Amino acid sequence: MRVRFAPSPTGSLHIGGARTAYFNWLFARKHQGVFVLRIDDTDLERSTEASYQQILDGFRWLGIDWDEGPDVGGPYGPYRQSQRLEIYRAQLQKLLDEGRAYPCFCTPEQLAEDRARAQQAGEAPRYAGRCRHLPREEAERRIAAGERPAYRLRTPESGKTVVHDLIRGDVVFDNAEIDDFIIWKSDGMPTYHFASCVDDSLMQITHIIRAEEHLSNTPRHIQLFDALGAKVPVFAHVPMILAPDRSKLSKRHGATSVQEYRDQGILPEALVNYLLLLGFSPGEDREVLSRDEAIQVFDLEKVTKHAAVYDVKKLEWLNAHYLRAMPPERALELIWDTLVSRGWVDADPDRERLGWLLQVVRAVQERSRSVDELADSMGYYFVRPASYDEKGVRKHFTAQAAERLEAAARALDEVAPFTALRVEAVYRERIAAWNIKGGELIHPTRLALTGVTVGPGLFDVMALLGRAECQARMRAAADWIRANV
RNA sequence: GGCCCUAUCGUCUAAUGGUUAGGACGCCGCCCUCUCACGGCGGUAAUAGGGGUUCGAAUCCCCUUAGGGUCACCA
Repeated sequence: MRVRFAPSPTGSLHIGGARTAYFNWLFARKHQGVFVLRIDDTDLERSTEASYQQILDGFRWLGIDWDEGPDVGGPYGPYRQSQRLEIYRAQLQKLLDEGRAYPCFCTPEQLAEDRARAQQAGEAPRYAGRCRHLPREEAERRIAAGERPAYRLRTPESGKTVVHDLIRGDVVFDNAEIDDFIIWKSDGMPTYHFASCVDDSLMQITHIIRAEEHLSNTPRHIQLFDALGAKVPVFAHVPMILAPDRSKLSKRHGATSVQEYRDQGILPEALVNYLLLLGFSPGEDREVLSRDEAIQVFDLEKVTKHAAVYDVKKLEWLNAHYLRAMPPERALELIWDTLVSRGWVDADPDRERLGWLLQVVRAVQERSRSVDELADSMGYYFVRPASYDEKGVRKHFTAQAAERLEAAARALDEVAPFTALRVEAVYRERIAAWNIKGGELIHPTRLALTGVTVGPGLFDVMALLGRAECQARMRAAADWIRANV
C-alpha cells in the first residue's frame, strides 16, 4: 500500500493538513505501506522555499517521517512537482494524441461571461464546450499563429462516476455534472488536478487519503485516471476541522499552524494525540495514545463522517498530561534555551547545579500545562520576587506575619541539615508554640519566598532555595510589610 | 443556484434495531491538603424537527431545517 501527502508550500503547516498527513502516516505504518511526501509547488507565484522548510520541520517535530520525498528521494522521484514538468508535458501530449484532451482558446474574459450568464439563468456554471469540436487543423493553425491555448479533458456526457470511499461508502456523481475542465494552463503549467493525478498514478499511489473538500473534485480525478490509463486508487475523505463557531478554521481563530503550537509550549505528542481524536475514536473509551498505540488501533473505516470542532481545552489537558509524565531531564532540555536566555542558568552548569535544576523542574512540572508555563513558573527559584501577589498580601501579610516571618527566619538557623523534612519539623514546632494554624505561618512564608500564593509544597521550595536565601527573602518581606501595610 | 457530504451532551466521541443513551474535555460540588496542581468520588448536559417501516428506531427510508464542501487558466 502506498499513500501520500502533497502540501503546497504556500504557508505554514496547518493543523488540518497535519491531521490528514498523520492519518496517511498511521495508515501506512499500520499496513507496512509506504508514506510519500510530495511537494505540490506548481504555483510558482505563491510557493516559497521558507514554507517548504517550515512544512518539513513541522513534520519532523511531530514525529511524522516519510519513506519517499524531496529530501530523501525514492524510486518515483523527483518529489517536487516543479521538477516534474517534462513528465506532465509528456502525459498531456499522450492525452492529446489519443483525443482525450483538446486545446481551448477561450479567453478568461469569455469564460467569466459564460459563467455570469449561466448564473443569471439559474444554470450550473459549466464550460459551454465552445472549443470541444474545433477541427485539428484550425487548432494547429492558431497555435502556429502564436495563440497559447489552455487544454481541457474531454469528459463523458452521460453515465455515472462512482467514488469508492472508505469512510463514506460509494458516492455517485452524474457525468453530466462534470464539464470539460482545464488540465493545462495557457501559461504552460499543469493544473493541480492534472499534476496530482499524473503523480498519483506514476507514483503507484493505492490509497488517497485527503480532506473532504476534495470529495466533489474526485469524479474529475477519476475521469483523469481513466484517461491516463491508470488504475483508480481507493479514496478516503476525512472530515474537516472547524473553528468553535463552526466556520472554517482561520487566523482569526488563533493558532492554526503547528509551529504556533510549538511556540506556545505544546508538546508534539500531545498535538498528535489530540489530532487523532478529532474524527476518530480508538474505542474502549481510550483517549491517551502514543504514536505506536495509535498505529495499532487506527482504522480508516472508523473515521467519522462529520466535521469536528477544534477545542483547545482538550489539547491543553492532553499537553498537561504528557508534560507531567515526562522525565524531568527532557522537560529541562525543552526549557533550557529559555532559562539561559533569561539569565537564570549558566550555559554550562556543573553536576551539582544540574541536579538541583532537575529537582526544581520536578517540583513545578506537574503544575504546568505547557512548556512555556513550566519555564515561567520557575522564576522565583532564580530571582527574588519583584512584587507580591495583591490578593495574597491582603490575606497573608498582616503585622503579625512580619514578626512571625522574622522569628521563623531566625529559627531556620537551627535546621540541620537544611532538608524539607527538617524545615517542616522546625516549622511545626513554631506553629505549635505560637498556637496558630499551620496556614498562618506557611502562607505568609510562601508569599515571602515566591511572591505568589500557589506552587509546590512550601518545605520543598524552602529546601530548594536554601537557608540563606530563605532567610533573606523572609526578612525582606517583613521589612516590606512594615513599610507598606 | 446545481451537485455532493454531514447532523448524539457546550466540545471530541461511543452505542452498526432492544442500553437507566456510555466515556473524555469543560463546568459545578465533595474528599485529599500548607496553597496550587495531581488524584479520588459525585453532579450538570445530547439523539435537530416531522413523517413513515417495525412488536421495538439514535440506529433503516422520505421530507424539512441547519451546517459544510464543490462548481477557477488556486491548490
